Amino acid sequence: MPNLQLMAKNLTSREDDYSKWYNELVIKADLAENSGVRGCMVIKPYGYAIWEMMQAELDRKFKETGHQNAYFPLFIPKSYFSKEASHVDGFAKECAVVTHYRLKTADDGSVIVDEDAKLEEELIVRPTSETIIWDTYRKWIQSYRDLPLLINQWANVVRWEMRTRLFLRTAEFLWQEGHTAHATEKEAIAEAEQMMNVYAEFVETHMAVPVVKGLKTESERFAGALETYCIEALMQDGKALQAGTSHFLGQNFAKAFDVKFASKEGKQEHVWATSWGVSTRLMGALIMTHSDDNGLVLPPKLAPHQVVIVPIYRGEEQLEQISEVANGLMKDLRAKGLRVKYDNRDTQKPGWKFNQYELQGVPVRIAIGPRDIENGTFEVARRDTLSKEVMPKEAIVENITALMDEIQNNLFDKAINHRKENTTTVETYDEFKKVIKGKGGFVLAHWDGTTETEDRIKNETKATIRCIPLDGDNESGTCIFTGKPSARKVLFAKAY
RNA sequence: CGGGGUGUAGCGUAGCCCGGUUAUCGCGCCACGUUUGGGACGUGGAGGCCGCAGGUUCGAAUCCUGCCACCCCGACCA
Repeated sequence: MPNLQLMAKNLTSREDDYSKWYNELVIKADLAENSGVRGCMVIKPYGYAIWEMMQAELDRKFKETGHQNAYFPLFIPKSYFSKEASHVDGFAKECAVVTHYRLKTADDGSVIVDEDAKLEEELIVRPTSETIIWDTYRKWIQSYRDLPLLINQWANVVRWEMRTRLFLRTAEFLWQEGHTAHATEKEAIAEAEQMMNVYAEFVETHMAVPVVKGLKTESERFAGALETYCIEALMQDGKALQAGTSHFLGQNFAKAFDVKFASKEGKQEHVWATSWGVSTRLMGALIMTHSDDNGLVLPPKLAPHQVVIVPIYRGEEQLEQISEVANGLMKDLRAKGLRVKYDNRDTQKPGWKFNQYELQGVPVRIAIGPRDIENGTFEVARRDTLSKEVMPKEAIVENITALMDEIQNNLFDKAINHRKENTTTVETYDEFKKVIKGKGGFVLAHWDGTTETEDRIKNETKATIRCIPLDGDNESGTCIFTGKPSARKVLFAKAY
């Protein structure tokens, strides 16, 4: 018998073409699609539901750590934007700019921009909101009593990317950006570190994606930051993906926007700043970490439906009988806080539904047929292992509840193992090139700390320094490229 | 933004070189019936500005020009 699952789903395998597999999966699992607007995607209800699950948990964590949500404008006057020099340098090449505020109908009936309606000052569509926020904070902060100021916003931003991919890099994307102001340098650094830890905790426990926490090198640092903390994940194809960043901005923005406060001693001082963000790119990380050739695999903590119940029946009478059992089970499972869907549609056959929910990554599927009614059982299928088991009804709620944790843990363990197997420590540049070119993955190697060496390695191998890991060994050695002294090994990889 | 490729029904495609009846096939969709433990089957039916705009021609899906979108490979970035 041919492999019905693969044939029917018609999904390119990861081995054949990882990139094509990803693109097809996003479309076929009904997560998102390309729109008529260059580089911009439509996030479809199922994809958005996953993003909402992420948002809900992150938002809860932000509030737990004392942050409040607010909303700042989409448009940023050009003059604000140009106040922080390195910030402009970093974003200038990818900004959308609003120059006019009116359209008119041309003689031939087409709609054109009204050249008379030119803005006196052009508006930048925010690629990030530091400038508009710091211009606002100036008015909010006068005294040390106003500090710390801990604000987050959920928003869309626009970066005019040349080459886009659904979720991984789009011209417009959704994210959250935290912007905080502190009285001391120490406190701001602590905040940036705290938020990196919040991200890492979320990504590991909810997304089941292991991450390396670290510091960015100078060349990879956020435009305008003194230090960028990051979390880096390793995808199945051996490429790294930056999952979140948290920046210590020093007093750069405070100085550029003249944000000062009176200290306890009555002195005027510039405040210390941080900013931190994660985006819909996390969707890409989620997909590329767990999914397989049968489709999406979702960790229970982020699955819009954790359990789907599919009835198998002949005739109206049987459906009623099964529905009674199914509805009872759904109620019991929901009472345990599980997100359960009973798919009693008569328009699709069971086999079709099985495939669909597999493609969409629903962690657990329960099938109920006449045999189960007779025997007092349920057929339980796991998405992560693709295994099936018949369970007695007495133990079903307990078993399913336990399965959620088991699946969540299994996904994380698998990802950890994959990362372990694909993290290589090298001592020489030859070895480095060989690993980067062949096996891929994370490569730990000594580096002399200079941008020149980093650039040369990047040009020769396409690998970049993902981060200087914060955990792990701090053994000194010599740079694989120059032989100069190195304080510790850093993490290299080809990256998304 | 450079190089290459693709655009024909909701999706996947044939036809394009070499212009000429009513644009091919599969999936999906609609109706009816039989079905339902891994993408059911039969019969009937609907659905096309052949990516968009110009041009050449008696005649364009087919030839020419421009534009748009998408995919792959580079440079840039989260």
